[in-house]
Amino acid sequence: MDKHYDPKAVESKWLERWQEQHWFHSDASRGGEPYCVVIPPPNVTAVLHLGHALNNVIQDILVRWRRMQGRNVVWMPGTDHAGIATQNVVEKALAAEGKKRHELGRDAFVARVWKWRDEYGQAIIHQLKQLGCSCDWERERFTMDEGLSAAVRDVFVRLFDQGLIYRANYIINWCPRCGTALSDEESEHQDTDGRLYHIRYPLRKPGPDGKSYLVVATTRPETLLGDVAVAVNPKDPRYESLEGPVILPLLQRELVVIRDDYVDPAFGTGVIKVTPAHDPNDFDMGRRHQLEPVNVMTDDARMNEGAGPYAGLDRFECRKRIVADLQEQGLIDKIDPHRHAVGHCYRCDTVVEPRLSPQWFVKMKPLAAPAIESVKQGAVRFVPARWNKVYLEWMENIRDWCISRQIWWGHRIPVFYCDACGHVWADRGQPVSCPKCSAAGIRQDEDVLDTWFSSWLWPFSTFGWPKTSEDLAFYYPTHDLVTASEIIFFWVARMIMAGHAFMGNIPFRTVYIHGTVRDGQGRKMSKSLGNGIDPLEVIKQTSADALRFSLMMITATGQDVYVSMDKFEIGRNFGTKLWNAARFIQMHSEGFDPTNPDVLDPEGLSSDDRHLLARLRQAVQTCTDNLEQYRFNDVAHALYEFVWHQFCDWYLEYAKDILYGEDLTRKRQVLQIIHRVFETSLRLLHPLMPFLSEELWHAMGYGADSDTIMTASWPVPDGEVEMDRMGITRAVVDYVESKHELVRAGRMLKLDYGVAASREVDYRIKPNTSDAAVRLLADETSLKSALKARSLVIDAALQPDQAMPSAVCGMGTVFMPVEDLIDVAAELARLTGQRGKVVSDLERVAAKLANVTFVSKAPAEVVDQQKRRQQELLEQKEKLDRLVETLSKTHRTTGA
RNA sequence: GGGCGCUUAGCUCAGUUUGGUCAGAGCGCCAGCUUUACACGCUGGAUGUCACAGGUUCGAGUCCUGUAGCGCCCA
Repeated sequence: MDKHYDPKAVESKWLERWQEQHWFHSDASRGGEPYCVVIPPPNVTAVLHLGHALNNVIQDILVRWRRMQGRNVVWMPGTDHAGIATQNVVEKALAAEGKKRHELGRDAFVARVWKWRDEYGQAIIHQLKQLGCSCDWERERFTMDEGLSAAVRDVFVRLFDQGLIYRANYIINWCPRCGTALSDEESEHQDTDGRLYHIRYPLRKPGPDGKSYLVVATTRPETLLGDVAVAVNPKDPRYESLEGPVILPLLQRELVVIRDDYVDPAFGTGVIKVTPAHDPNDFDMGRRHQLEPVNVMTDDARMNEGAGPYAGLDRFECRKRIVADLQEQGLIDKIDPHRHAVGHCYRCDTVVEPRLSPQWFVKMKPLAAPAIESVKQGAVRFVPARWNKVYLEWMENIRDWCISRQIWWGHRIPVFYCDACGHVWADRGQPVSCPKCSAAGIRQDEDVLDTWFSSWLWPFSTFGWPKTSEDLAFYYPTHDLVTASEIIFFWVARMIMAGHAFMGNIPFRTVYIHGTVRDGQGRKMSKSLGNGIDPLEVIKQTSADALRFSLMMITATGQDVYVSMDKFEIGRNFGTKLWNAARFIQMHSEGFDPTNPDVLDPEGLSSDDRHLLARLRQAVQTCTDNLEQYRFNDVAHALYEFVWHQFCDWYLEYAKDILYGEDLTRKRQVLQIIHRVFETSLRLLHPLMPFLSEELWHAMGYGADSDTIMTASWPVPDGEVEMDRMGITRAVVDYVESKHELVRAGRMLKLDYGVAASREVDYRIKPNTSDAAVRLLADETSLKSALKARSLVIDAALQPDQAMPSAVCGMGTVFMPVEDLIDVAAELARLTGQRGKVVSDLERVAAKLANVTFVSKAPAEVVDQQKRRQQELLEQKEKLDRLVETLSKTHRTTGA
């Protein structure tokens, strides 16, 4: 093995080999227990960022883990056409060439978008592969490929024929820049500093307060041109006797007065203008009162002919003019600053304009009912569980889904109109004549469908639905869906509905919601801020394994994660550590066959051997438990702690003497343990660090060339019988932990007394119990090494006659006689400090035990525990007292 | 306006489900090490009225109520 790890070479090697061997591929014919994940298809708008990396690494961890458990695994990959977003980026690219899409025409433009999608689709797939994602690449899908398009048409026709899709002239969110309708979810509310204009609307007859006008408060004065009424709350006593008509300023139109519960008497003056064509609430009110809407805007948010003298003005320009004109006429009462939520296009951030227009909708209530039930009953569950509530809240207040978009990139709505007889129908194919009157003059709807209308079918359309297949039957419902919270309404909820509606079953069992990746200052990564980190750049600078492991180390379940470039050093360093450990092991393994299945002979196992094996067992258990609970950072931490600290820091250091020594039997035994532990560790690490684990697994000779760690079995903790056989007990583990404490204390003595760590000194240990004495004596040699001791005396009857540096530990006291160096005053201060801690602990325990209610009410177990603790502390205190006493005598003698 | 999350060591965060050796990790910092796998390393170390105020309890980062600040979602 090279002295330095070269991840680039290693990662590209395995990438190639894994794919060559089709190890990511599976199908139903292989049988067994299925495990299926569908990828949240990335948009083909751009390359992937770190958020995608997090999302896909989590999926890959689950997928690799389940594959090692022997499940029949398919991870379905693919990309999403992202209608508005992709159309936008291509339009921008065209703009850079000075072209507009209408100049190109629909077909040429769509062809251009396909080119874009081919390029970015490939780049995305390349990125996923570089990350090590073990997707079943042979199944790659795209939301607009033939099969998925057929699924979309099929679903549309079904819902249309069931009457669940309808066309209506309705107020929707309109993006004037994109020139299309948006669903409610695509309009993002942002708090904006605006103004509340108080405008005087003249009255024919004097109002209840004797004034000749009403004051109407609005944030959007330009829409008054479309007013058809003013409204007050029917219970508002101030306006009980109010009678119309009211005169609309500027246009002098007569407006009726309506009374509606929607009006909040506390808002403004309690009178609001009603503009059904330009406000969703007003639209509802207008319908309740049979008012005819007046549309005063065009589709690019300019004023139309209905706006009279203002026609042709941009909406914001118009607002200024209207306010100026009103002011001139003395009709502005006041203008207050006002903070309110304003809808913005989620793709281009333009202020959304509520617009009355004919659109296609899906009736959601009937679809929602079974989807609500499945989450309530736990058939589908969110992790972390708090998202269940978010989902249910939205589902229970669900509104109809506006699915038509006035763009070109997407699935064209399969609705046809007959010019001859006026027949309107939905069709799976491309009809040439009207099925009703046979006329040839038919035309297809110009609009396309919301992108999510194809994404919501993803868990089954990707398996060829509406065609039936063995694979679909085998892998559906899928198992885990991994995504971010932003997309619960857009996608997750709709998939659950679609699953019920079209497959008669849930689409997946568990939805794992992870956090958002942010930069070091907690800002969302965005192109405009330029704070994004390209995963490929991270891979270039460290490695894919480092990227994966680091992300898992720093990402708590379901929490947002702050990432900066230096965070990836965690994984890089850990990878290097593993590499070097492997080199070290290999260096000592000459002539040793690591694949030799010799059962480990328990005869002669040391405490350290047993302790390590116990910790390994614990690591296996912890990793498995945490994977089951989607607690990936706990998995990463457990592995880091076990491999680095338990295995490398303690055990390999301990093993050095034996490996460099002459006792070949013992050496063989230690090597067996090392390889057993290292091999198991690599398997545990594989889901997180697929490349390095595979490389080392082969480099160490754990598998044949034709093998892969990918399908090596996931470790299972040793059973009780095996533990007994090897003499692994709680007592051994506790002993080694205490021994470590003792070693640390001994090393600290050197440091505290300025003795170079490399200098060999004499140590003496006085164990507390005879059991400890026996165990420590058995470990004398390794203790000497660990302490770098010239000599070591272990004696329970030890009675130091002279003062010397010492430390009191749980298992005993360690002394360091250093004749020439002792600074009695310093040692006294140190011991007094240590004693202080013990005394304060003791006081706390004593206070507890002195509390009658504690002793009577707390469980006996807890009380016993406190008593034992008190006993321990008392013993420590006595020892410290004696040491201080001895020292003080010396102090007096030497000091005099 | 409604809902949710967060507030623990200089920084980033675990720990709160099931109250009692839980006060932790990584990074950073300090001291000392070219110790024969690794300086992307080794050996040690320091640092916290667990946001604030009440309450429940023998006992509260941990449960309850309220307050403040930050963030997100929905109107």
